[in-house]
Amino acid sequence: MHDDGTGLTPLRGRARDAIAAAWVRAVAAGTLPPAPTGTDLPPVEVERPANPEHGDLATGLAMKLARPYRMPPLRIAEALAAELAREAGAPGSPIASAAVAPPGFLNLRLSDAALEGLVAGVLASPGAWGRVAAPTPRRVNVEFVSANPTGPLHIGNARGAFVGDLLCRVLEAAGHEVTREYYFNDFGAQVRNLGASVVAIRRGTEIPDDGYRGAYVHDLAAEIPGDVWAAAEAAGGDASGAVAADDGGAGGRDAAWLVGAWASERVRAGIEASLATLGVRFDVWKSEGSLYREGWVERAVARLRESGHLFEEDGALWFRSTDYGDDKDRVVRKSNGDFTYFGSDIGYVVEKFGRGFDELVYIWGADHHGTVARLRNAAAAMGFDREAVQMLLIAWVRFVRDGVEVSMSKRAGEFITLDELLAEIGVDAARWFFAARGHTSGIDFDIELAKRQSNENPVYYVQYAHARIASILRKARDAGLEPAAGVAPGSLAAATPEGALARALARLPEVVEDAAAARETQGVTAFATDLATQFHAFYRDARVVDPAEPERSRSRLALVRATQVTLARALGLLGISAPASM
RNA sequence: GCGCCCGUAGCUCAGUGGAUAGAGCGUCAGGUUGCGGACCUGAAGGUCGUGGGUUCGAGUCCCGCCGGGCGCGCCA
Repeated sequence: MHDDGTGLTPLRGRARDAIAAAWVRAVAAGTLPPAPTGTDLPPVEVERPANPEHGDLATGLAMKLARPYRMPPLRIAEALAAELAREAGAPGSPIASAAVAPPGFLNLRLSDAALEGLVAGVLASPGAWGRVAAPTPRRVNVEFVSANPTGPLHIGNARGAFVGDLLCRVLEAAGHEVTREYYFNDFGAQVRNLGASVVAIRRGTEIPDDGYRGAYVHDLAAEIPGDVWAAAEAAGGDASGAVAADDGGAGGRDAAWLVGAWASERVRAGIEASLATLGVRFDVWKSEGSLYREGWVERAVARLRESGHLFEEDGALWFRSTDYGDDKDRVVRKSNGDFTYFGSDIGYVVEKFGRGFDELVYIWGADHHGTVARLRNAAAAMGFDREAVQMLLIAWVRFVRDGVEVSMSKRAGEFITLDELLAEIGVDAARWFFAARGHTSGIDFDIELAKRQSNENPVYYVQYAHARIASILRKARDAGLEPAAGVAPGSLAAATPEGALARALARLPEVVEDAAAARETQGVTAFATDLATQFHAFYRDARVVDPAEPERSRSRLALVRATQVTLARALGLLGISAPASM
């Protein structure tokens, strides 16, 4: 990674390159020995020291080289520092100085020119700031939510929706091509079950024991279009009795089936609308039925058979998942001829890779962890790269209202819908809440507490900084002052308010890289909070709009404007609005 | 029983093997005649569940134990 001339190249990457080059030169100069053969050498890693006195960037490379080189780490660090010092200050070098510190750290200072160039780059191309070029761009399919359309989304679905969308935004910013995908069951027993419930209500008969009961089911019953109902009545069928548990959707097209098909599509459209209010939109809505109609399941079965990992037993068709370390084999097609969910899933894998994706990401609830191994194993058995099939298991949110757990059951009709949650706490606060937490930790979400504390959500702190900057820029314009194209040379010294703010905002691309690599977004919220804090501190210490000092004002306005752009980009990564006033 | 995840400040949670473990909220004490007080400064508050191990270095990696969640169907 060398500077591309826009000024937007991540400084951390440039520093990494400079250290790697210094290493090569030190070997050439003889101050470091050639790499020992047969030893794995550590990669060059650069971090931001927690203590600013240690510099802007640091590497522990010398300590990691001590063993293979059989040299004291301080001596290695000194050899690297000497090479870095040789080119420090040269045009184009991001490094101003390098210092060693026990037990072997190599601490770096960024050059003024690199920081100044970066601020100018942000102002010149704000739309490109925060987008990084992936070393190997990938086409990624991210499948998430995928709740069956048998009822409205409830707040238990919220976390997956937000985590999935956040991941997509981060992957896109990191240079990957992302498709957002929603997979839904459109013909199985549950859809039929929904239909039976709606039919029962319409007829005034009793709802089946395992039917659906929420208010929305009654709404559906009242809204059945005339032609659908006429067809259902003509088809007949006993919809009041229990649906055969293992019917698997293979039953006839009776009233329950016909009404269920209509109702589930109606519910699906409602889900799509709810997700849109969250700022979550999907590129592809994929129905399970289409995987069969288009032959993908049969193709998957054929691939497994060719690879020799399929067998028949007790009249069923099995995938020998134990060949890949699973603890048991898995049924693909039941003895009654119906495929299992697993059968649909492997067909879907073939279909997705057929569309040219490099990676398939699944965002599942934690209760699905038992199905991870079998699907990855099947992908491997079908000749795909097991590593290209990845599952993110989202830990449960335990919803609580004033200390009492709120149960979520679609069939019992007991749940808080997503729409209700958002009406209570707002999309921006909800997005921040989930973005700031790792997806593997369980969360207690007290709705009353969230309502009470929504004004104290850090999201408003960040938005406030953005709005405050907008106000400053308005005030400056009224005073006849516009931001300069960049900051004044020499104005970003480390110990100054300007220097601290510039160093904070410069991290954005690194934050994007790290978030995409880790598939986590907490780094983005932490970054946004830190940048807002740095801005408020700067605002306290440095007067921005001062008609008596127009040049200094224009320089500071440039830095403030770059900060605003960075805050807006970070909020955009989170799908959160960046208001000009609030 | 086996498998996966979790255990960090009073609460909710961060913490790519690095230097003195952080943030928000809560508690306590302060600050603005200069551009938005939804702001700022400071204080108190921690055996990182526990015991070993690896490492120059462990909240982070490995093993055991304790506690909690989830899963272990020809269900969906």
